[in-house]
Amino acid sequence: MDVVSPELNSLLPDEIMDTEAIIMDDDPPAESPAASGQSQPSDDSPVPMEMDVPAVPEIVSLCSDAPPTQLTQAGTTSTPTGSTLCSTTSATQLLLTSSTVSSSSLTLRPATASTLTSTTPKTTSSLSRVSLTSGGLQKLSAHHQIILNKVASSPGADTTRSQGTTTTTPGGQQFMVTAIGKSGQPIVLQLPHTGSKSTSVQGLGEAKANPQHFKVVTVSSASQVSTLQAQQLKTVQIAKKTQVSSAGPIKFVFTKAVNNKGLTAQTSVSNVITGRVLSTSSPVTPPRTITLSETLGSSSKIAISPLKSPSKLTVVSVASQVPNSPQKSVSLPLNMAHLGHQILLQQSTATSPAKTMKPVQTVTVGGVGATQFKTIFPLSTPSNVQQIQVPGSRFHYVRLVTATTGSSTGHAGSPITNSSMTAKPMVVNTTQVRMSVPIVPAQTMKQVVPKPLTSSGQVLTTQTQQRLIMPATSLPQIQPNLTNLPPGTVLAPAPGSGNMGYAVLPAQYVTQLQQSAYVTLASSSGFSTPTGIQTQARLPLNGLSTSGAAFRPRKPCNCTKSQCLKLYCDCFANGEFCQNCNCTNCFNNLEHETDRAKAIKACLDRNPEAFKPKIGKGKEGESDRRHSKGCNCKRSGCLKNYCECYEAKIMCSSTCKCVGCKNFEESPERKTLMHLADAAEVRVQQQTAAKTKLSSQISDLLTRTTPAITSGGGRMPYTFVTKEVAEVTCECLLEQAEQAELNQQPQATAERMILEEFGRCLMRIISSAGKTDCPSINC
DNA sequence: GAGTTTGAAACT
DNA sequence: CAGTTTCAAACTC
Repeated sequence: MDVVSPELNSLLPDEIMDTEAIIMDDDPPAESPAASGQSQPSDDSPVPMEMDVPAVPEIVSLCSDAPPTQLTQAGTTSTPTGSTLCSTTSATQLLLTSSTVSSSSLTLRPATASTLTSTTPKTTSSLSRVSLTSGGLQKLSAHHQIILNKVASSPGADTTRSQGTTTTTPGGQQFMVTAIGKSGQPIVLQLPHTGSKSTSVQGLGEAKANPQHFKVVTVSSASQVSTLQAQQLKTVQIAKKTQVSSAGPIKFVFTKAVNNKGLTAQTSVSNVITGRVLSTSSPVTPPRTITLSETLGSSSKIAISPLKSPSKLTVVSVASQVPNSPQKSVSLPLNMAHLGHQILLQQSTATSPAKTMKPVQTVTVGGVGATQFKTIFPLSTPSNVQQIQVPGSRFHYVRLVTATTGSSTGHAGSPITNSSMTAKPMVVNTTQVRMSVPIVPAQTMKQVVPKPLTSSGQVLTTQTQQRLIMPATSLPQIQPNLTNLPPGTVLAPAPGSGNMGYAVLPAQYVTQLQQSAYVTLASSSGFSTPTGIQTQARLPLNGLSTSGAAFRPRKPCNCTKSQCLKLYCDCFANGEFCQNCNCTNCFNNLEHETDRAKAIKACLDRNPEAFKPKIGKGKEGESDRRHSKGCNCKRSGCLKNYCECYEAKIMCSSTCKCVGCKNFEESPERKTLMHLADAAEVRVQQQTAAKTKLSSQISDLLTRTTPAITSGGGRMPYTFVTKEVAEVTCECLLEQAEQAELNQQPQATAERMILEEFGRCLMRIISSAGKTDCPSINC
């Protein structure tokens, strides 16, 4: 049977289909042609993903009774104590990619078909503009396609509730229910199953376990349904082999513990959605519970965690349940971006780059192959990126808003109704997703550690000073490095990397792109238009976006031998392209994206922290800012800019290995230097002020004397007051004085006579200035 | 502006 | 991991 109806297919990105294909390894060819075109190698070797051990005790709890579950995300295996990974007949792979800030809870409870119960997943809160809130759970039967919609809360809509509807098709057929809706208006989408093509359909009693596919698709809905601007799809795909021995309903509980720290209004610690019990085809299957716990805490990172970065991607591979496990309860911490989004831009349609794209978040569970994790937020139109200026924040934000056109997607305008729910039919793509991406001013990274911004729930930043441009090599290749991506990193087509490449652009570059009102998204499917950005993006001046130049200056580099592909180059190290630099043989640009990607990868291979900010927060009780590695100065005494600590205006710490360090709090040399520096700064300021004032005065003077200059045929006024003129004038004045004296005039009268004569003299001078070069004055 | 110094990055 | 080399910025003249 068709796993996905044509309508839904149009909604699903290629990656989903690809994942599907991977999951159904033993299944007939994937029904989606797009899947075949995917370049995502499913058998990639485990990708080293940066993972932080979740603070939550239990992490993964998906067990399968099948053969080894391939956990492609190696990091995910580092589950905390208590987590269990079990292999089942079919590896269940859970790939949870979330860039949402929101807290979300999902509950999946497969139950026996007969006992299908309707549950209303409750989303207690959604913390972010793009929230994972709610999901209606749906389906389950033996071979089961589940489409779960999550409702993304629009900004301000912190609490979103959607009701999912569980519909069971007769005979345990594939079942899809998608709840789409905005806050308070859950929309359930039910996809008709064609019933025959499903590769996952297998006899329940087969010795070989049947993979169950639970596809959860979340379509976020904007608060404004009428204006379809964006869509967000979340797909959870769970491939699970049905255990013959297993009896009873299988309960999936997706629990997302939300760490609202740093977020706005939401303060709930955890949001748990009570999942509905979905019946499986096997009535005898004992109830099983798989709980996926999603923790947004800072400590629970699984992937893409650039140093408390607002952007995180979570990839989790989870195996299916262990057979005969009466009750398995597992918590899977999902590292959702607690403050922001990792954004990968991708063409939604391989063949039509200009086609409107939908932001998609993919959550995949199941599959034998390597985990294909993707968080894709395709941008389609030039207006996708909106610059956001946050008062008081030094960050640069980009709001990604996908504009959806009615004709862009096949599902557009196709109302999807819920057969069993009261949800209103709603156009799927009346969704709006807004994502705020903080852009870190690279120049200030060394100087100041930005404080977390907790303004509105819409825009959140961390103190992360991530800076990186990721390579344009194949996505799997760079996946391990995605953990170091700076906030707002965007995948874009790599002009020089062929059609398979991604060019991960620094967020600031996105801003640059938006200046030119053009963003081209690459697709891993190989149909990208490699020259999109390159040819159309108007790059602003070096490191200066046209709008952010004022607060984001950066010095041009002067690299000569490094091709600007080494960390020697500040541009490269800051994750920026060289623009208006003085470098020679520069490869730090889109034209050499392939080389650049390799260089980035090499850097990250050498040091995974290479692109992370060196100046970060110190330990408890220590200074807020400290050098992560510490300096290694020998001769400078750490009192020159050679020293990175000094350059960053921070004290050397215990991590430093410097010799003869004088860069400590009580250092007299340092104090003297600081005083001198302060004094010098004051002098500079004074001089600047004086120059400004003088310049202003001169300008004013020139303005006022302009008539005199012009009247004199270009001669300055003083040139008319020659010595002779002065003498004559004086004689005239003396003559008046004598006259007054002779006439015995009072002193006041004498003074008045003299002044009047002086006035006449001046008038004569002025009048004669315009007539002759040598004015004559006669009393 | 040329040359020197310096320390991080890269390399072995 | 330590020693060496390379590199570009900082600094000096």
